Amino acid sequence: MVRKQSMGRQKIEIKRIKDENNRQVTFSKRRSGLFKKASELCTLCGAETAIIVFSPAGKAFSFGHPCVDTVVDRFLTGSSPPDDGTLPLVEAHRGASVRELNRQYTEVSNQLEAEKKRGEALHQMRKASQSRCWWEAPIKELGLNQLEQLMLSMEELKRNLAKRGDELVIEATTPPPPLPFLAMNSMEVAVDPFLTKPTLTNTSTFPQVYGFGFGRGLF
Amino acid sequence: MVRKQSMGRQKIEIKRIKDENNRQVTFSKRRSGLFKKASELCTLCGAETAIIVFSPAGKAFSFGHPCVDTVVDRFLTGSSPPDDGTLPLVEAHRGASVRELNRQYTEVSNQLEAEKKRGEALHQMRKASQSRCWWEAPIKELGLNQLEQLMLSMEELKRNLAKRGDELVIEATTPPPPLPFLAMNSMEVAVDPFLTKPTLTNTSTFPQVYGFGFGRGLF
DNA sequence: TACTACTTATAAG
DNA sequence: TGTTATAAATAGT
Repeated sequence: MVRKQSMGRQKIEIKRIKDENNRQVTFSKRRSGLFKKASELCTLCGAETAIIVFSPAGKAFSFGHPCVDTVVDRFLTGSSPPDDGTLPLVEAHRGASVRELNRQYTEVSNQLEAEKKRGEALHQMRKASQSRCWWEAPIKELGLNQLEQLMLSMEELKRNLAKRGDELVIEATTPPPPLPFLAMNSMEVAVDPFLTKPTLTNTSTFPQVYGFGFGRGLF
Repeated sequence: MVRKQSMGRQKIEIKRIKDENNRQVTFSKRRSGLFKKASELCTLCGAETAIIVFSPAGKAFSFGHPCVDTVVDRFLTGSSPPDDGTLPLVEAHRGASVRELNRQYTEVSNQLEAEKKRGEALHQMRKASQSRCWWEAPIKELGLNQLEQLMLSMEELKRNLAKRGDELVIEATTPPPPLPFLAMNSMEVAVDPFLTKPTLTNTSTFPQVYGFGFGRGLF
């Protein structure tokens, strides 16, 4: 009588397998079995299934029908209570959906883009505005040419101011005509002495900050 | 000889079960079996597992150890390829991870906040700057008092300009001392009250995406 | 749901 | 990996 080739399948206790090698083998076999069962369940019953398994080593395995993403997303998205309460193993997902999160992200991302643009525009505006207000710049940084121009502009500005002063005095006694001061609007340009390029060779180390000819400040 | 009580288990083809009732019964039985197998796999091998199953009726069932969201999240977060390629049904998740998406959302959200604040600051700055640069306003809109102020400022500015002009002439002949013109810095009027960045107290109120607290799937 | 006879999964080698 | 004996799952009742 030949001795049995194998003890056959032995009953095992469902508890952590101590032997690492045995555990790894069992993991592989049972994972395959699990995925096969899942596959059969899907085929037989038309179910949709996703399985994610992390090996003790931390490696991820997954099964999905039609695919993991689809099922997981549907699960995360769904708001219906999937738990019938009969099985403690069955649990419902009631949290927020990935799709919704995605949507929110896109929305906020777009907003950020817009804000960045706005901020940049304002920033440029400010720079331009600052540059235009050459009088705000430290005078000591100005070169001789610029100073000369500036002086000329100042003189003109002062003349205009004086003129305006006179007009105001007149206004105080007589009602103002509809638009008598249109010519004064030239003052709105804030006469920039550097708009006209200096004829002299400006070889000074004057920073280019004031060199641009910003037409209108902004807007 | 007694007739067999039952035909016993019969082999079945793995294809969709036509009979709806039978399909439902099979679904329940096999789903239980699947979850049990998963449970054993976790216990025996120390694996982490999540299973999501949608019944043909669209009802969701899930198993998870330690819990579904933990495993799913870990899976979605991980960048490693989980697919070993042995099963066509096994698919790797290649989409964005929830955690990463979450993180990005928070980041972008914070940035948006910051940008909004920055934009607002710039906006305020601009308004302030505009009102501060009274010389940019049309002179005809100035009142008498303002004109007087303006005149005074102009005088001072002019004096400064002249001074600077003298200094430049001197500079042209003698090497400039280290910092002789500090007093001139008073002309750097452009004191920007908004240059100090607003401290962003952005404790993001981002909603906790995974709000469900099903403790542990089982065990 | 529970049973039973069978198929299937798998522990051990 | 493949084999075998047995445990476990399950189709049909």
